[in-house]
Amino acid sequence: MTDNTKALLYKKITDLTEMAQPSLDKLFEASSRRELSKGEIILKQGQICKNIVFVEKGYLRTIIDKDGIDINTDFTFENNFTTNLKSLRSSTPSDTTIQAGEPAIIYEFDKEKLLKLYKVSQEIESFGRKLLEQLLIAQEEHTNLFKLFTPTERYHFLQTNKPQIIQRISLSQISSYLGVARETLSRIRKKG
Amino acid sequence: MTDNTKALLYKKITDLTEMAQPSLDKLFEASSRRELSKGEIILKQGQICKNIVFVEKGYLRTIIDKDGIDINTDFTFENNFTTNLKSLRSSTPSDTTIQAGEPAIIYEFDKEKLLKLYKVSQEIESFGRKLLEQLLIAQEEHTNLFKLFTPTERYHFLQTNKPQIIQRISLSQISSYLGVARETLSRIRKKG
DNA sequence: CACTACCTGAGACAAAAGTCACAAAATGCG
DNA sequence: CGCATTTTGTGACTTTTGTCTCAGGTAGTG
Repeated sequence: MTDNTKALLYKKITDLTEMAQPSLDKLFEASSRRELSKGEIILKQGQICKNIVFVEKGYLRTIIDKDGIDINTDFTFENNFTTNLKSLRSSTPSDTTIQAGEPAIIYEFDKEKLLKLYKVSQEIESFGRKLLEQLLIAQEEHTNLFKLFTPTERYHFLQTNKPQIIQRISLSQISSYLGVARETLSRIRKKG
Repeated sequence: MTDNTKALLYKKITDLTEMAQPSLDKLFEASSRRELSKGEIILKQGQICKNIVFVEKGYLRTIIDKDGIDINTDFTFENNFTTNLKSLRSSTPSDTTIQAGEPAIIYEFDKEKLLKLYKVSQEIESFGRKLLEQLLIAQEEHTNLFKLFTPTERYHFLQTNKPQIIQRISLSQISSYLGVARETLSRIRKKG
């Protein structure tokens, strides 16, 4: 497990929690590398989610089909994890689809393998807990965007706090992520 | 630990994860019971959050001060946990205030004690992880409310999925929770 | 019961956002 | 490069929501 391509993943894990080499090795063994072409789907609405995904390169979009149109609920860039936790946890059909927004390289962590590792290794379960903490904090922040800010303020928030979204995602997709019509976001952008 | 008043808490924990009696005892020892009068504050914006709270009776409201007015970001009813995870985790000033919306009985779990228990007991760390999973799933659902639904639809969602909020929370407070003006929610309610 | 503080309902108007239609620009591909 | 496809910008109009204001209602308190 001295795979150079896992550099980001390695750093992510060790930044999150202290972990001795044997646990690290086990954790890496639960994952498998995968290359995605643009638009490729790794989880389809209705399917049961079976893994947690780390993005090494490119980005993933999480979308919900609402009356035939795609609503972007999340974007996962390099050096971040994503999944559909609800589906993963309870083995129920996913209400989201996850697909590559660009050609991407990801590592998929198999749920069953992870659950076994949680039982065997305290360090790995600790990693799981801390990862969830991080995801939950990000999610809370995102929810509050909608309660505290107007659409214009939300866009400006992205500009200063999530520049990657502005730079790499199309206006149409950002608009559904912000919960406004495409035209509205176009006008917001025009004003500055 | 055969304290009858902890009945809900006991059930909550054992529903979430299997836990042998010694771990349960340790976990209970990390908590302390507290009675709150209506309006009493347990975490103030700017303070550092030091515990996770379980609501045994009554409810808590989580609020953010935005330009001098209170925005309700969350309500925690009986049989649920809450905290400000961001502040708890990184010992930074909380951006939220948590106060009792009714006379309440809560159990506060001390952060430092919990962290120690996590290291000692795999069962307790597992409980922590599963609790976070549950909180994250709820949070995701809540965020999607704003991306997928109009204000009217959001209110109807609460009616069918979170009736407690409709029944126990005032219209003014629900309105900021849904990100709309008080008058708008009043009109929505009027239409049915 | 009377007083206060708070909450809700309602009207009038202003502001913002959504919708529809179409033009312009950018992108991808042979 | 030229063509087709997708994305973005813009205007006109409709609908929704916000803001301001005030009246009526409710709950709690002494």
